[in-house]
Amino acid sequence: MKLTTPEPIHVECKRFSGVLSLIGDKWTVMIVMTLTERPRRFNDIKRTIGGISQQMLARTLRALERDGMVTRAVHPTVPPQVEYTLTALGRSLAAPIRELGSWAGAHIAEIESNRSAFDEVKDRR
Amino acid sequence: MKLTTPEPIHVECKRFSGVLSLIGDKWTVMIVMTLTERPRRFNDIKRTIGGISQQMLARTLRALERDGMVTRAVHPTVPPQVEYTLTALGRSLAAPIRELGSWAGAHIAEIESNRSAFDEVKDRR
DNA sequence: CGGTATCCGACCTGATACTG
DNA sequence: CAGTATCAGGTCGGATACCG
Repeated sequence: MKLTTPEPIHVECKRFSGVLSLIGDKWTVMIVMTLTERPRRFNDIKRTIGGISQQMLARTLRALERDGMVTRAVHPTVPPQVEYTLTALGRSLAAPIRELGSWAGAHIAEIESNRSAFDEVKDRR
Repeated sequence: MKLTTPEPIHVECKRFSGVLSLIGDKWTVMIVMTLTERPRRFNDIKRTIGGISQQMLARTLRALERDGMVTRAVHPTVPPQVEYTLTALGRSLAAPIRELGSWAGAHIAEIESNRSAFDEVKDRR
């Protein structure tokens, strides 16, 4: 069994596609990072993030639950309380996401500058 | 100046959104990773990746060029050759992406197992 | 409070055809 | 070879209304 993968770069990339579609949507990452602090209830998440519709929050949370990234605990009180907690798997995702986040922080200004420059040249034609 | 960011977690997360939509689409990451090996020409990229339409490749490359992630060099030969090269910015993105990729490799099996289990329970109802 | 159901518009993506 | 233009389908995401 080979330890160094001579695997072509594009084959390795295919593996990313699934994960990227996993976290590539608009809300997943924000929800995961929000739950990194502590478990939260539905509307708590909603308020914390802000701008997310009830439906998209419910949908995204269900997807995360399906993937085993969060657990859903229903407390049969009145009114009902549902608490979402990050699993070990979910917490482990936070690290690479933060890497990406720090990359973003370091380069977002440069990217936006590039965009402006590019668009300006385009407009001039 | 504070070194430890007391920044609320959700504020920090907003910054990610832009970057994630940057790399969150279906092809960007695969193109970047393909160009990590070496500069390539249009159809070279197309063949290497496989399954991408001509339009999506052109579109995604244009977006990457706009962001300053790749440079586009036209050699005025017949037939024309256009070579795409990763910039320093583009290369710097490869690192966090690989982090995400290794996370994917380490956990994809678990995730798929979780999904199967979740779906099976759902079907039984 | 914590959802689900329904509808709708916007965008993403691909197929195809055409151009320099 | 390296695109652009056009069209069509599917998915994403939001608004609204309703339910337990």
